[in-house]
Amino acid sequence: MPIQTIRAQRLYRQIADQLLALIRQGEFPPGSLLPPERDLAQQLGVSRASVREALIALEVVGQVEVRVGHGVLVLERAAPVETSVMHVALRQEPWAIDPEFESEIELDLDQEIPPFALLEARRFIEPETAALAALNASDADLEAIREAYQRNVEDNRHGGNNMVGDRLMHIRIAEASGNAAYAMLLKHLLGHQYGVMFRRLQALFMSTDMPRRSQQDHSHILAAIEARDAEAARAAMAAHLDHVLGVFFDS
Amino acid sequence: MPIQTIRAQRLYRQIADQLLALIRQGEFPPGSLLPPERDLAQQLGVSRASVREALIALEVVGQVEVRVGHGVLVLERAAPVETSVMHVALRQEPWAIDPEFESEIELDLDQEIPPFALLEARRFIEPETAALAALNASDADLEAIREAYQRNVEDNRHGGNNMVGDRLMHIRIAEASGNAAYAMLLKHLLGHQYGVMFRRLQALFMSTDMPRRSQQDHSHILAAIEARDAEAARAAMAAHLDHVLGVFFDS
DNA sequence: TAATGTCTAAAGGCCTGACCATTGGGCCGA
DNA sequence: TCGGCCCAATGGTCAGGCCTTTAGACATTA
Repeated sequence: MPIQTIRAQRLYRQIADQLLALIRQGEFPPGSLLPPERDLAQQLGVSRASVREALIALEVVGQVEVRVGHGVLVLERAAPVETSVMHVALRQEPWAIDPEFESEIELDLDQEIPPFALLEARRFIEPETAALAALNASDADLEAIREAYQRNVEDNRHGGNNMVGDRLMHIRIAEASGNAAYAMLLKHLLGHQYGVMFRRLQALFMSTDMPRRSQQDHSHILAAIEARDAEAARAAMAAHLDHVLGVFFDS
Repeated sequence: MPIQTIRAQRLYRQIADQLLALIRQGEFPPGSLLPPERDLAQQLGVSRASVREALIALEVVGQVEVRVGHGVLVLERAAPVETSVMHVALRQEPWAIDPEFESEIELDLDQEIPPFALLEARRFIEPETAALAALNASDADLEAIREAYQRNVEDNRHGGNNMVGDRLMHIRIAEASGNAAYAMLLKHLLGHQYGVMFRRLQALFMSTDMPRRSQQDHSHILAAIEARDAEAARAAMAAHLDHVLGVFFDS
């Protein structure tokens, strides 16, 4: 077990945390006034200056409002503040917090990802999204999935090879999971799925009966989700992606 | 014209605003140190206490990082459109290859994803990436993960709250999984994790010992990966994210 | 020579005590 | 009743002091 580094917490942080805890556990409900700075200082056994620093921290995050000559008002919930200081906070660039950081992480998201890696990731994630969709899909979600499935059927009937219906269905299922993050991830995975390498592979399987097999799989998935059977949906999606993996990489 | 309410801006805000302006116009570029508190106080004609209050405000919003015995470090913030590679990448729509396709799918990648959804997705994916990393990490990968861990330790030592080391470690682990798709997904998840809502939650709920707990978790994960113990790595990562979820959403 | 230990200036962390400015309620007189 | 005044309470700011940590210069040692 590695030794733990000592972390000398700055006082204002500790005070702010403690006040926050007290507020959250109802000791100082929103709308009420905190004790006077002087009292807080004495009760906490710190100087008034430190208490003030803590209060300013709480004020910046919008947890508290300081009223001169009156007291410190506890606010309902952190509300966006319009001061110039806060503006910066709201406009911040998630990744560009530290200049060193940019150079340390390979940010090129457009690098080509090997088809197998993409499918493997989908094989891991999508059974989960399907199961979640079975549990959480709204009626509108179900309708959207059905519509995508119909599109997929149409595509096949016309011999279309653009995979629009296919991709749409997978994305709709992810959206129906109730977790927006999964939907985003799926979009990225599918978006990357059409790089050069993937298209080359695609040419190979087009001669097979893959599209029909796929459609069959899709119908099973759809049925499981409509039946609200999470485990069946998970299994059906897993089987589907196993089929795809099998066609592409044989083995 | 309505009457102008005259509000004597509190001093720390004026100071913070002025410092912010100076940083913006390149007087104190990111990566540099602000003048010593005592000098600032003298130059601005205010007391050191007020300067300290302003610096704490800037620190809370992540504009600077105070390093004891060293100085006040200016961090990179708010360069919304110009510089960040990541920024551009996030605004691209990977799957917009087919114009027909584009109109049919909700393309808004930049929609804010609820913090809980992001963490939940990470909770599902990252144990897997950790397990894969334990199996597949090259020596170079291991070294990269160790380096990120060290960075995390450093961050904590300085009391920094930018989470750079933390994020770096999670990404490095995903990269070490041997599957580029996972690495890409992690980058997107973490990239989204610092939207407005998340920052707010973080400010409100992150207790002082959270970074420390996190670091402990990280050390366990690192140890498991180094030991090539996939199951231990999976469990350690799961436990870590459970802790994070607990801190943010339990109470 | 290279690692290790020591010293020290500079920087931030925190405290004390004082005084100023604003607020809001109570008192008093017209 | 009502307007004005007073004043205690509370936040705002300042000045100065002492302590701890940091990081580099310097000295020591293997």
